[in-house]
Amino acid sequence: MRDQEKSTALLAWYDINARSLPWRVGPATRQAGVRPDPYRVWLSEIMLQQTTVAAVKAYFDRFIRLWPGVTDLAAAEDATVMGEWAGLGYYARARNLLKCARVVAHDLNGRFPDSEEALRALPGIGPYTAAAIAAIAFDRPATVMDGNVERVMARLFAVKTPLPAAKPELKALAAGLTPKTRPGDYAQAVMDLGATICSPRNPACGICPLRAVCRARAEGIAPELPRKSPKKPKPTRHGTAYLARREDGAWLLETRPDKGLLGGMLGWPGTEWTESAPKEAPPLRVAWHDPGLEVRHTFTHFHLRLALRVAHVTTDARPDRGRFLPAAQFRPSDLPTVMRKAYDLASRLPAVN
DNA sequence: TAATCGTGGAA
DNA sequence: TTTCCAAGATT
Repeated sequence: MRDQEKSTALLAWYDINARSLPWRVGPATRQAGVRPDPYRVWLSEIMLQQTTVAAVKAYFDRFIRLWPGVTDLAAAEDATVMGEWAGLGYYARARNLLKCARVVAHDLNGRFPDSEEALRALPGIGPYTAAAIAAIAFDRPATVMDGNVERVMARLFAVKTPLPAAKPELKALAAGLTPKTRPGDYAQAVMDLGATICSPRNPACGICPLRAVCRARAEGIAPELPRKSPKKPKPTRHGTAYLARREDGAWLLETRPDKGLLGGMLGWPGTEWTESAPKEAPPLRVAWHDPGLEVRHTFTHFHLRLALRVAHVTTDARPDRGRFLPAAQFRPSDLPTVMRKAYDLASRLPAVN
C-alpha cells in the first residue's frame, strides 16, 4: 500500500468515525461547503496544547459564550481572561492568547492569516498550531506534528529511534502521507486515530483502518512505540503561603508577575519555592497562625509542599505586598489550582472566619 | 539544546 | 502512591 492509499484509508475511516467536538465541523457538514470559523479553530488549538479534550470542552464553551469573536476577546480585560483560564494550566497560553487576539483584531482587520508562515509569526502559535489552523480552517496541505501523529508514524513505519531524536524522521514520514485533497480532514483524522485507536497504551490494533499495513503491528511491538528517552526525576520544593482575611471579608491577594510559573495569575502572597526550607516572608505585620496544614501539588518539573499561614486582620491593615480583594470581587475559580487548594483548606478554618 | 511551564485522569 | 501522558511554545 502506497502513502496515498494510506491517507485515503484514514479519510474513509474518519468519514464514519469522526468524533463530535464543539469546535469541529464534521466531514459531512464540511463537504456540504461549510468552513470552520478560524477563531474557533485557533482558540481550540491553543487550549488543546498539552491538554486533554475532556479538560478543554467546558473552557472552550465558556470562552465562546463570553467572547464569540476575536474582536470581543481582544477587548477583554487581562484579569478577566486570566481568571477564566484558571485551572487549565500553562498560563503563558492565556497571556499569548490575548496578545494574539489583539494583533489579529487591531492589525489584521479581525481576520486570521491563512498561511502557515504568517500564522507561525503570531504569539503562542508554534509549528504545530500554525499547521493545524492552516489545514483545518483553510484547508492548506500543512503537515501537523503533535504527539498523536508522532505515535501513529512511529508505529506505522516501526521507527525505533527514541523521542525526541526521532522527530525529524517522523516529520518526514508524516509529510509523505499528507494529501493535497482534504488536508484539514486528514489532519484531524490522524489525530483522532491517535487519540482513540492508536492510543499510547493498549492500542486497539484489531479495529485500526491501517492494521494491514502497520509495520509495528506486524512486528508485534506497537504498544512499545514510540520509544522515549528517560526522564529526569522531580525534586521537591517547599514554600509558605499567607492567607489573610480582613474583618469585612476581603482576602489579601496579589497578581503574580507575567514571567515565570503561574505568571499573570492571581495568588496568595508567599515565600519563594525552594528545595531547602524557605525563610518566612509575611506580607503583613500581624500575628500569623500556623494551622498545621500543607498543600501538596505537582507541577511539570517539581513537587511542591506548601505550608499555610492564616490571619484575621482589621480594616486598617496595610500590607507590604498584594491588595485586599473585596469578597464580592473574589471568585476562588479565578485562582490557579495550587492556590485554590490553599483557599479550600484555609477558608474552612475558624481562625479566618 | 534543554529547561521551563499546569493540570487531572488513567493505569 | 507514583508515573505517565494530553491537538506544544518559548527561551
